[in-house]
Amino acid sequence: MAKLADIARAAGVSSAVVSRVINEDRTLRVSEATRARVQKAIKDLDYAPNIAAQTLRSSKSGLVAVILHDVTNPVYAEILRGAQASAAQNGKALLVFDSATGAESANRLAAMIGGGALDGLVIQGAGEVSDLVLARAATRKIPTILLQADLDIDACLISLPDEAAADTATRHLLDHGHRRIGCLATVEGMRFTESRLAGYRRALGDAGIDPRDSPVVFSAPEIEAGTEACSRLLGGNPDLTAIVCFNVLSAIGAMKALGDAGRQIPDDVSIVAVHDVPFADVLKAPLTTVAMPLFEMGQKAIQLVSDGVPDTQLLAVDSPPPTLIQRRSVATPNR
Amino acid sequence: MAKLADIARAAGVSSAVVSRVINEDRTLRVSEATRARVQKAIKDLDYAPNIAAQTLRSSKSGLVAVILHDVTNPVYAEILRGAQASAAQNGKALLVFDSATGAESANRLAAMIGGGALDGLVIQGAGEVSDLVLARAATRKIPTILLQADLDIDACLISLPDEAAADTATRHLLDHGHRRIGCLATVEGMRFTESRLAGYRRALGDAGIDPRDSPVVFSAPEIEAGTEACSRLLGGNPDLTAIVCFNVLSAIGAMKALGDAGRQIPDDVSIVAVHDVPFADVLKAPLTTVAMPLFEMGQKAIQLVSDGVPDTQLLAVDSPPPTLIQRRSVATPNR
DNA sequence: TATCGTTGGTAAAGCGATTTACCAACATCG
DNA sequence: CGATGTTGGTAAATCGCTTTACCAACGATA
Repeated sequence: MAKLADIARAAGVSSAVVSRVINEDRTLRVSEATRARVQKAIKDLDYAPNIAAQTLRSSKSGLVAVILHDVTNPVYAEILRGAQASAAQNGKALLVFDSATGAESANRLAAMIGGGALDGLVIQGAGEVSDLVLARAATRKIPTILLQADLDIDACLISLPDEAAADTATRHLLDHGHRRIGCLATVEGMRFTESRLAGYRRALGDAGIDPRDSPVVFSAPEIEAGTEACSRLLGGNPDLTAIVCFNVLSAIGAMKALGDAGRQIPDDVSIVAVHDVPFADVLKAPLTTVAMPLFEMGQKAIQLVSDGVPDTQLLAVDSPPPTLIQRRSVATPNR
Repeated sequence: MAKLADIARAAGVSSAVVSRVINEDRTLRVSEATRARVQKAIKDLDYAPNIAAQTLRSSKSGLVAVILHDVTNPVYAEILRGAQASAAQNGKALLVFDSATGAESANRLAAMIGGGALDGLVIQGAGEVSDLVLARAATRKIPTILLQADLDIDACLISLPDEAAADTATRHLLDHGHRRIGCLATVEGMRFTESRLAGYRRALGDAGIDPRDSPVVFSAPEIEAGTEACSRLLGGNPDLTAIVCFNVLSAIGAMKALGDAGRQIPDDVSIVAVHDVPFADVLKAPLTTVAMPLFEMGQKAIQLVSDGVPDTQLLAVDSPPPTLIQRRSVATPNR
């Protein structure tokens, strides 16, 4: 394949000039005439700079790794979409890793980080990220962004309007007259879980309900886990008339559990879930959700690694704000 | 960061020896004593080879780009999961591009291909891939695998057991006594659409039904497109008692259309869809599907670019075979 | 006229790993 | 004893691009 030196020869200039033309270094001088000659040579020979050489020289690879808990999960996929969009604009490409894939994958990633192949690292997921990866990222000072995953490392954390979302969801149920509202939360101890819990409790408190009387169970953001957790919730509290789910997937799992228990949605139990999905209105009970700025979170993450991670350790993506999307999983309680 | 020369110095050997130790070149001679010294130095300095330098030298980057039509689509995401698994085992990392993301993204990809940064290219999607990308991949002789996307280029194409899947789906409806079975197909003219159509028609023919009497409409594999196409299908053929959908997402769209038209599933109209999704049984009507080896297709694709693309132009992933998953979207026709 | 700034360009030193060619030292063998 | 391998190791040339340092030519300025 044609290399820079070939272009230089074809255009009758030195390679330095070609480099300047390519990188559009406007501060450095190259006459219009030669610039045109060089550009013609580039076109003629279908030249493209060797990425490895550029990376070696500049220590900028244009690569950002994104670690997702599970690509198949539509909620996370939406984050990825946002990241894609932003990456395209910033001239970056995205390396995608599934944190569930296992050790080989983690080793490969660690090798890339150690080998200076990454301009940044975006981590989403609840914490099953290889220590080697984290350690390497820290020592090599790779700009790292955490998406909700509050790992205990020194990196910038982007959060969603978690409290507001849970508040909105809970308040919606309250407005329909519900008083016995259970909570199907996300993983216990995580920062965003705590925030949502705070929103849930605030809404309850404002309605004059003692949050301590309202049951909470925790669940991984997956369908099966949601089913299991919801059974637990129902088992201990058969008189609930409504459930706030902190994740759509666990809400979907909850729908199964409710079905198995012979409870109708929304007639027997109402449900509101955080995060929207495209197929929400074709579910067994068209699901009322609170949409979150996931796309924007993905965008922001790439933006940050591109522009340089700020000193601020905690950042929030709160636009657009969490918005309630009413479908038909909420009704007035009949008990 | 530590580089190879640093290790060499620390271990008191030349850099060539270090390189041999790292690459475990068993044919070349290095005494156990020095090998140990070198390995200790590597550990002590937390050394990792610079990827860019390796790539520059060897012209092997360990990177494979995967172009998906839309990451958010759970069907494609499943392919990605398979690719991930295989990539991890073959020491490769995956660059993921959304073909819907636009021109900047395509240009970036083209630059990477031209710049020798890719060991392979896997393309899924119906054809909206930049010509520049395709042209570059061809001239640079990048191993390219097509996943159903039958672009008109010289590359290896992997297909699914399309005919069998459509046959299975159709036969299931036939077995329940349906005779007026419409088809909500995928994009017209694509090879895999034709194969599925062949399966659909074969099953019909075997049951003594003239396929020409059975209506077919085409649709992109997306929810909205499915809704629109299904309305068309219904509009022209109000007496249909069942529909075979060539894609779950269009099937979900169809469920909306059916709902809007006041038809109950499965009481008024039965549905079977190709491809399974995790939330199929919590849909308005628990959806009977034919699961396809999508994960395996993703795996195979990476396997092929790793091991070298075979001369064979057409490959099929047919294990596990398409399997019918019965839920409750199919009933005996009542008319 | 001597000096200075500007314009347009060149040569060459890296970036870090791999690999080829080469070389001591030492054992083996006829 | 001289030829012939084998073992364990070194030096240096790449891979292709960027960037620093340097230079010639030319007009402007004092």
